[in-house]
Amino acid sequence: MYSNKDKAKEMKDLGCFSEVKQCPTRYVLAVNDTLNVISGKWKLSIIASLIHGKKRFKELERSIEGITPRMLSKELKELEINGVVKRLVHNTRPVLIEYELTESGYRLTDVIDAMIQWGLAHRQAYMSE
Amino acid sequence: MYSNKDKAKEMKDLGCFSEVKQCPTRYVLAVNDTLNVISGKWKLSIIASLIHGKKRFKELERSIEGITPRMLSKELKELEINGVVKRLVHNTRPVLIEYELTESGYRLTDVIDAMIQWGLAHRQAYMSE
DNA sequence: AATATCGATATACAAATGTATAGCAACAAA
DNA sequence: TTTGTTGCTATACATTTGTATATCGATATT
Repeated sequence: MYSNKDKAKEMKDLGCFSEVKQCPTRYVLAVNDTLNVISGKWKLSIIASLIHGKKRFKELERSIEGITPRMLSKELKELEINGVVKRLVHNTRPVLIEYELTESGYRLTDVIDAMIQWGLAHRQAYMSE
Repeated sequence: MYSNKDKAKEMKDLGCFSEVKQCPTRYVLAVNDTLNVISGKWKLSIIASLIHGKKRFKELERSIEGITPRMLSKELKELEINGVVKRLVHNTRPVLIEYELTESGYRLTDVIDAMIQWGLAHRQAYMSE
């Protein structure tokens, strides 16, 4: 399937991950940051739900099937702390609260797209074994 | 920082994630596959350690600081089941066992590179708030 | 014959993560 | 005035994930 020579050849063309030995800590920290941000049962669902625009708490709760308010609250808080989601408190009566992706949050689509691509290719490879 | 118009404009240029409403299940499954494969405290360390070639159990154990044989065994098993790692049993006396990334496993570098890029950019954005 | 290495597994426990269910203060609508 | 919505929080529990430590059979080394 794959010779060791092919692998060695390919390594040269890979991105920065292959250089992990040259510049470890910065990259390892970066990967872990990303993994921490998207790990959690509901994180990606929340991000996906906010991709198309601001949403209120109850809107999110309704749009994400099966989530409990406790988990929604908890995950939103983590996403906010991690700088992926912004919590907007409107100065109205009663107060209206909206959640929105930050610029960084939007950029996560790059990671998610890579994950989709890998996932699709892997399913094919995996199934046709 | 970001207007809604800018966002709308950008959405058109995004990858498939932005089309999640058009083709949900396939993509959602693909993302979850990927997340499941890389989630776990030691998975990425193991993959990183195997990127430069085959390794034996004890070699991995030594190269990954802090891992216990139990976790190494468990995570390797999961990676194997998920088609990311191959377990090679050599027909020698005594048996020599090596672990190696599959083709899919190697391709994970695309995802990991995206994670590194996002992580680095996010650190910058996050710090300079 | 005693000791070490390989490739793990067994048992017990601790911590993190997620679920289920109920409730609550502030307002608004009927 | 009762009923409903919003945006949560509290409590209790179950499940998953990870740690610590010891051990084991097969083989090699001294």
